[in-house]
This record gives sequence, structure tokens and C-alpha cells, in this order.
Amino acid sequence: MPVTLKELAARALVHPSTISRVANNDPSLRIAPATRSRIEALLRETEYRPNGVARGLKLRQTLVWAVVIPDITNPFFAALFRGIEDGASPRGYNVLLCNTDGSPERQRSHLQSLTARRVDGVILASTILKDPAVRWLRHQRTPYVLVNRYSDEALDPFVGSDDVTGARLATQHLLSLGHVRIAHLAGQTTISTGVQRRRGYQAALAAAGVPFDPELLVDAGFTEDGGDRATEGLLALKNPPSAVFAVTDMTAVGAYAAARRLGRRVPEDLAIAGYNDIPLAARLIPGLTTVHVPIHELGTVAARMLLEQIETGVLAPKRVVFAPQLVVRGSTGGVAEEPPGGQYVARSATE
Amino acid sequence: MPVTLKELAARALVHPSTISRVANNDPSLRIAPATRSRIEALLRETEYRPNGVARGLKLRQTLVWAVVIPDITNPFFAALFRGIEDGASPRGYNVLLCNTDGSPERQRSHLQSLTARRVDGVILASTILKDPAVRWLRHQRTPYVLVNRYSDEALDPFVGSDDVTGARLATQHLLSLGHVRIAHLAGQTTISTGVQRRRGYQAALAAAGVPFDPELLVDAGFTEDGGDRATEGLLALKNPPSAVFAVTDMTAVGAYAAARRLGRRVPEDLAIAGYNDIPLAARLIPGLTTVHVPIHELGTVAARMLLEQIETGVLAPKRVVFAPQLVVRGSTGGVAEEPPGGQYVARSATE
DNA sequence: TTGCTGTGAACAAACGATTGCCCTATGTTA
DNA sequence: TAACATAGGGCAATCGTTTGTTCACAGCAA
Repeated sequence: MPVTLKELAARALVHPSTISRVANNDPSLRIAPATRSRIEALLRETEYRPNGVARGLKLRQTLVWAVVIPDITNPFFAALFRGIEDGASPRGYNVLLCNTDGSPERQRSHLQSLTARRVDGVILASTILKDPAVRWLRHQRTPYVLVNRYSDEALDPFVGSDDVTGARLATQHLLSLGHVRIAHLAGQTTISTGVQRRRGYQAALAAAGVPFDPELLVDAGFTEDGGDRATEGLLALKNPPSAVFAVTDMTAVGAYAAARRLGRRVPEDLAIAGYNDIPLAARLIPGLTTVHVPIHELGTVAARMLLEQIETGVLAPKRVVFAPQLVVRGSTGGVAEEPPGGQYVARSATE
Repeated sequence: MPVTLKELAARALVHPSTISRVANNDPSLRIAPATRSRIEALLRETEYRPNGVARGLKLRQTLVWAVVIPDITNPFFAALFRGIEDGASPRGYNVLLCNTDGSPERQRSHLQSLTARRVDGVILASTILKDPAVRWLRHQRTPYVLVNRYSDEALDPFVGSDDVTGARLATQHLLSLGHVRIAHLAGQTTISTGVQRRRGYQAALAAAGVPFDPELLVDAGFTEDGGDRATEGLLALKNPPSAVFAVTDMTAVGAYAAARRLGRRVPEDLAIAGYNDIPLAARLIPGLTTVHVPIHELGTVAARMLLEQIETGVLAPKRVVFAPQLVVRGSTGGVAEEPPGGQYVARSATE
């Protein structure tokens, strides 16, 4: 039962538009000081706040963004969301959160309902390569930014990490420790991070002259469970790997579980490396060696890019790519404990 | 650049209201079959979706909820949010997520902006006892539900767990293992869970005839860091505890860190119990003994309650309280490994 | 008195959809 | 043939703001 302009107008004996102008501090309004202060007192007394819906209709701006991710219970996306909200909130934006569970169909339906709601922008971290839903979004001229995964490298505003380099760093690290049979718990080839991290893995092997064994490349699908099952399969091989590089920290967590269940010690029997450096990585025992990605910053940068698009009205396919950095912890037999963390953030943005 | 009713009307040579009635399947509309199918074809062709903002203004219903929590990167709140969204989404609601970092001031300002946006309902998991912001919300007649923490037991729609019983279970378990010096890493007394879990802790001690030592009750403030520091302090006592009960799993995680840093073994030198049973609890080594709370279900039930309020228009202070259940893992020297999890869910709702 | 210039606001048209009511043809019945 | 019903839609108000334009009146000069 909040108060409306019309009601205030009746109480102040002026026209609603005058109240609106006072409330919005319209400089073009000429008004008697007495009238102004009478209205201002009324505004304070009633705690008047313009109806956001009506305002949105008139101004064609809802001050709402949406974030579309696979699953907020994944710590990576939780941290990402915090970054986004921390960038959006000071600007007066509120943020809708939509989980897709990785389903393109749910993503599509969310995107449709979001544009029908006239959100001012969308941040998407749940997209597949050549995603028709992203094309549709582009066609609707809804401002959007892709985070972490991209759909079409040349056309999408994007912020993420250099996946090829990151994967190469992790693999090189394992190689430098003397490992030769290094497996990769890979992500799907329908997803950019899956493709790029595979590529980095293979590039590192090739550069070291280590032949690529297809048996050691298994699709674990970005999930803890997938990592667990894939690792179990790898350890059952006649000639099992001595190290695995997981496409994601959660996948690596699955690898820990499988190793533990099968009585393998980490890192003595199986070295494990991950990707992203989620907070959990440092808490595992032994700590997880992983590729650090400034997750929170990914979010704030995405928010900045979205804001820029909205303000300038230009939907340029600008890309910000962070240079990944390896964090060595116990899971690869490196240093026993994790350093204090935070100083790895090395930002190197293209453009 | 989505299409509007007016544009469609121009193309179909009918009045906008007719299109609206066709789109909404208005039974009171009598229309020639030919006209209807012409309009329907146009609707499909243009993928018309009514402007949600205009619809919200007219119907006084935005189909948006807001969830206000301290921090989504805390796994408890992430799981809670998933539960809420899983309950809201099938009903056509989208959900705004607002982080408060525990600041009453940020909470208040979020709540104000949310009601100005005319969200249809609010789910609040970040409230203090006798919270003026909650009173304000009630006064605004905005439908709301409190989760996990309550503000005023008698007046708030609430869903949570029986904190006194849960805390008593955990403490009794430690007592039954022979511990006598049991510390409590407590939450603030400004928050209901902090108060209630203290109460359960003290009740268990009293029931066992163990005198309460104020030295062993320290405020750790629900955070990992607080748990770490508080545990460090406890272990430095002349007569340190042999067990701690942490108000929250994340607080317990802090206790693990402190114990490890100070060279104490868990559970041999220090037994640890937590509260909530977040996914992380089972992954710690040793697994964390904790009080299971059906977090996801808390969310879906809160969504149901909110929906009921909205549909019936009645803001009754209905309460749903789940019966907590102890999950014994390695951190208290119980069973070595965690059971498969999930079967602990024992729901016992009052009303 | 007439004309002009400021003041201080009021007017009214959007923004897009929804919905109760009204209107105009065309059969139908008495 | 007049009265009437029915089919098939159109009209217009409304939700609450915003904002370009108009307007009445007072004071002042000519």
C-alpha cells in the first residue's frame, strides 16, 4: 500500500506532474519556494518512492539485469555472481538469477521470459558453442555479456580466462614433475572451455614430445560425479595414468574421491591438477594444484562491460581475457601448503 | 525490438484489444474463426510476448520474487537459493538475489528498493531479532517468508530447523563420547540461530550435569575466519577443550584450519561438530559430524509458503520447523566415513 | 487600456497491456 | 415490417510515471 503521485497530489493540492518534478529535482521546474518545501515535506513524510514498474514502462529501463548460469551451488558460479552483483548494485541495478543446469532448453526459455520482462541486460555463463539462444539474444538487441564460456568468438562480448594457456600451464607442470602418463578429465566439446582446455593439454604434451594417448582423454563433463567416474575408469586401465588434469576444480574433487575410494594416495599414486582455483581448492587435503582465475573479478568486469554497452548503446564484441596463473599445492606433490592466496591475480586484458 | 500489440493490430487490421484477447485465450471473446486464426498465425510468426512491465503495471503483479541473504558464496545459502528457485520457476516467477553481507543497513536499503520495484514477495534469510526492516516489510503488506533465522517468533512466517534440539543433539553426541570440556563456537546473540543453538548447547550440558564454563563459549560469528580465530584462542587456554561444537559448518571449517595449523589432530586432539550439513561437510577429511538440515527443502517449502500467501492474500505467521538429525562422521571419531547421505531427512512440521 | 514578460503551475500525451462495456451489422421472430 | 437477438469486434478507461507544451495571472511599460 505505498503512496502514489496522484494521492500525494490530492494532499498537496498540486498537480501530480509537479510532485514528480520536485521528486526528480527537475531543473526546468519553476516553483514557489513555499510550494516546493510543502511538497518535499510530504515526500519525506510518506517516504514516497516512485513505482518502479510504472517508471520502467515510461522510461523503457527496468534497472534489472539477469544472470544465467548452470548452477549457483557450484562455488565457481557463486563467486562469479557475487562479482557481478558487486558491480551492479552500486549502480542501482538488481539482478535476477537463473539456473539452467546446463540445459540449452531451460536456457532458451529463461532468455525468452527475461526479454519479455525487459531486463536491461543479461550476463550469460551457460552457453554452448554456436548457441542459437545467444544468436537470438543478439538479434533481439538485448545487451549481453558472455562469461567464462563463449558461443561465437568473433561476435560475442566476452570475459574469461585464456583457457589454452591455462591448460598448458597445468599440463606442463605435471610434465615437469616427471609424469608421462597424464590423463585429462575433459569437458564436452560443445563448450568452449572444454575445447580450449583440451587444446592446451594436447599442446603441452606435443611440445614435450610426449605422445598423445586417446585412452587418457576422457569426457568427465564438468561435474564432480563425472570426475569421480572418469577417474575410476582411468585407474582401472592396464596402464593407468600417474597424473590427471581436470577441466575444472569440481571435476578434480571427484578425482580425489575416486582415488581415495580406490586406495590411491594423492599425490604419490596420483597427482591431480584442476582449473579455476575455487575457494574449496585450498581447503582440500592435500591442497589442489590448479589454475587461478580471478573469479570475482570476472564478474565485476562483466558488469562493467554490460554497463558500458547499455550506456553507449553499442553492442561491440569486446573481449577481456585474463592471463591464468598456476597455483601449486600439495595435490601434485609441490609445496605442502597453499600460500595466502590473492596475489596470483595477474590481469592481462586484450583490449 | 520486440513487437507490441499496437503494431500487430495494424498488421492484422483489428483492434489491439482483440489481439490481447486472442493471445490470452479470453473465453468471453466471440470471434470469427477466420479472424482468430489470422491473429494466431501472426502471434506465432512474430513470437509475440506481452511486455512484462506493462503487464505488471496493469495487473499489479510482477511475477518477481526477491531473496535476501548474507552471501551467496556461502554454500548453505547457495543450496537454499536453489531450493527457492526450484519452487518459484515452475510457477513462472523469476527471482532477484540480494546479498547483504550481514549488514542491516544494506538489508534495509535492498528491501526498500525491492518494494519500490513491486516484487510480489520476499524471502529473507538475513535478519536479526526484532528487525525493524522486517517490521517495515510487514507494514508494507509485502508477502514475505523468513528462512533459517526469524525476527519475531510470533509474527513471522518462518521455515527453519529446530535449532535448540539440533544443538542439543550435537552436544549430547560429544558428551556421549566422554568429552567434558566442550566448547561452543557461537553465533551472535542478535541472531535467532545464534541464540537458540547456544541454548541447546547449554541445555545438553546441564542435562548431563556438566558445569558450564563461560570460558568455553566464544563468539565466532558464523564465519570461517571467526571459527578459526576462536578455535585458536580456545586451544591456547590453560585448560583447552577436547571438543568444539560450531554454530555452523563454515565455522567448523575454520576450526579445522586452526587445529591443523596448531598441530592438533582431528578428532584425537580436538573433536569437531558443526551444523547444517552443507555438501562440503562430507568432503572434509575427516568428514564433519554435523546436524543435518534439509537445506534445499527449506527453500522449496519457503517458496510454497510465499506462494500460498500471495494466492490467498493472507499473511499468517505460519511456521514450518524441521526436526534436525545428527550425522556422525570422522571429526568426532565416530564412523570413519560418511554414509551416502540424503536419508536423514526427517520432516516434522508444526502445522 | 493594451501589450508584453515572467511566474508558477496545470494539461495531456505517451509507455503497453487488460477488460468492462458499447456499437453495428445481419439474421430471426412475431 | 418492426422488434429483437446474436455475432463480431471496437472503444476507452486504467495501471503510475515522465516530460514537452500550454495557460492563467500578475506586474510593468508604453
